[in-house]
Amino acid sequence: MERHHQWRNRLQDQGYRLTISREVIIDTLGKNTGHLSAEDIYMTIHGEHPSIGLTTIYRTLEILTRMGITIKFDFGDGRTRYELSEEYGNKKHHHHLICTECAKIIDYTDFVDEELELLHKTENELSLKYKFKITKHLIRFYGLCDNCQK
Amino acid sequence: MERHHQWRNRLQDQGYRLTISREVIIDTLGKNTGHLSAEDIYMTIHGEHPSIGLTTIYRTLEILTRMGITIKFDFGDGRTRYELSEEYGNKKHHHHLICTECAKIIDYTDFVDEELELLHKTENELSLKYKFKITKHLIRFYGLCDNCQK
DNA sequence: CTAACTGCAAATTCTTTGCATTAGT
DNA sequence: ACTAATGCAAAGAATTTGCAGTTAG
Repeated sequence: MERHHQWRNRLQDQGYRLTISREVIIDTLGKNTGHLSAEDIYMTIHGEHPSIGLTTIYRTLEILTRMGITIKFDFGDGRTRYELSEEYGNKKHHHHLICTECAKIIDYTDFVDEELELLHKTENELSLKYKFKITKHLIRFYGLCDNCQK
Repeated sequence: MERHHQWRNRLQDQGYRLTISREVIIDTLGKNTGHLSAEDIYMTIHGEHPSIGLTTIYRTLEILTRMGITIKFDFGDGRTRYELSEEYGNKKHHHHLICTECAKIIDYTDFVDEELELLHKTENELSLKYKFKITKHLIRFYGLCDNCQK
């Protein structure tokens, strides 16, 4: 079954419709490096689809996030960024390396396995101790990228 | 040397003055559980010090953060939260467990040593590979707290 | 056809800034 | 005294909401 229908079904399951805007937005998230803000998406598609407004992008991202298709990130630069979740995107599990100077974000997959092993062990123990049902972890490094060190 | 003078000196070193507002704000951060937003602080002190405005709180927090006395956190609820840094606060190194339902935040110190060991190892290797000068790490779990699971 | 979706403008929310006044040192 | 700090009101920036017109199924 082709992509178009996959998305349509998935949305319809929740009572939503697959519109041009939504398809374009999902597409954009899939094609780009990720970590796009609502405005990034707007800029990216505005040439081809001038009729899609920022509001629609915000509303779509909210739905997609609610459905688990996208994940919200806040990297500390004042705008929310989105990427397709592991299940729907074309990237494997990764964590982030963020430059505090230029806001550049690097996805790294190195050591993720080791990190995950520890995270899961920790998750289990914390779940028990604090009666928390843990659903998500976050691991991230901040620093200065190659360029900004100069 | 008493606290008052410690803070005064520290601020004066940077050309700042120790004012009532600043003392009260630092105090509030020290006494409370941490993770206070600017408005939380405002609410907390407004009874005793009705003349201290929100603006001053924002401005003070900015200075304190620049001086490394406080640390900014974004837990995803749309407001920036602050806590005294390890050096100045009365808490040891901890990480956070955040309820996605009620926004409750638990500080945990369990396993932090093991986490740190892995983080440092990872930091070293990532620094090399990506030529990043890593200055800060973040590790955090999200989930549902005891109450919100019901 | 009918409910979901949309753009636009206006409203919200958090945070920052300009400016005249007040207060540390 | 001299300059930093402050409160207030206004400005900003990102996001959300109300509403009347549009479109998917």
